[in-house]
Amino acid sequence: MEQEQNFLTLNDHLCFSIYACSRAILRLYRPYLDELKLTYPQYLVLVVLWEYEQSTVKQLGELLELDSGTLTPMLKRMEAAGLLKRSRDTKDERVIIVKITDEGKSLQEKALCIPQSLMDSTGMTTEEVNALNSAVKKLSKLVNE
Amino acid sequence: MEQEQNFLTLNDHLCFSIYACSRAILRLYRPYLDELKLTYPQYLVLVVLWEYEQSTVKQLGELLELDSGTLTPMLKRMEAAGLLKRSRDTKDERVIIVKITDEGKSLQEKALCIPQSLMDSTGMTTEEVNALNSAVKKLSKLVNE
DNA sequence: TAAAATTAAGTTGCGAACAATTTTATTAAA
DNA sequence: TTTAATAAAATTGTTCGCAACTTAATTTTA
Repeated sequence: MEQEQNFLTLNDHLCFSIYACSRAILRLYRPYLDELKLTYPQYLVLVVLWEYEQSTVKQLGELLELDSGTLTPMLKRMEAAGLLKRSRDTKDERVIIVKITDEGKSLQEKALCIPQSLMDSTGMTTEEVNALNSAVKKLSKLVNE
Repeated sequence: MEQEQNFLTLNDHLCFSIYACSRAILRLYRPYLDELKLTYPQYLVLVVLWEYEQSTVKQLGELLELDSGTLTPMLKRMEAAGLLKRSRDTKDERVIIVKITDEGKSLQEKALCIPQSLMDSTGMTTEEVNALNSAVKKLSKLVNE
């Protein structure tokens, strides 16, 4: 008896939908990010720092699911741009404390248009966005074991 | 009267959920992709070529939403790995025809485990996967105008 | 048909993303 | 307390992803 292969086409691939959607949102955000001279992952670092004021490389890595190989050079660029300050924790010299500057804080209001552009572009209600957000988070959680 | 700011935290950001989920799926796929000596976007190129046998750089770009700046070097690496052949279209010398090799075809069955790993890891039914796939595609479509 | 516009790939340059490794600091164990 | 193990960042190297630009071929239009 023949084995049914069930090869998936590109459009059957949930992974591709998510990967393409992520990049589509970045394209939508780009003009707003350009205006603020930010990249998308830099914007995410600021979202964390607007909430917590300061953090460590390790904590940023846990929140954003990025490692020091990605964060270290990015944080150096953001420091050079005046958005944050990096300093050693005197209690534990292995740790780098990342603290937002006034200049970094000043971008928070200007950045409101970024997530708003996604709402505007999709016309989704807050409830619809939250429902999809929950579904995607649930998937992530399962994938992360 | 005060203006309510409603700054979003990281977890409220649908864009972040999708971006993080996309990378979580890549982490899940990595061991299977490593086994086949493929990167994720290379796998996607093969998914297209398994379906269509051959394509052009332009068509691959439309299907995968990638530009020639990404595709040209990637396709050259895949050609060097023996997975596909690149040749000029004699009818229009601007066009590059990308055709899968027998070696590239031989990976199709071995790659079945890749999308399967996502099903296994999430325990989602085909119906649940399809529903989420549709929701994400709908979002992408809206974002792409 | 000659010039202008358009199109398809390719090139260059930069910033992620991440694996693998190294460096330095702290903690645990012998 | 010296050594071993662990931990946090940093470094190195490869591959995307994409903006901006270039090259070469084709099509349009003047």
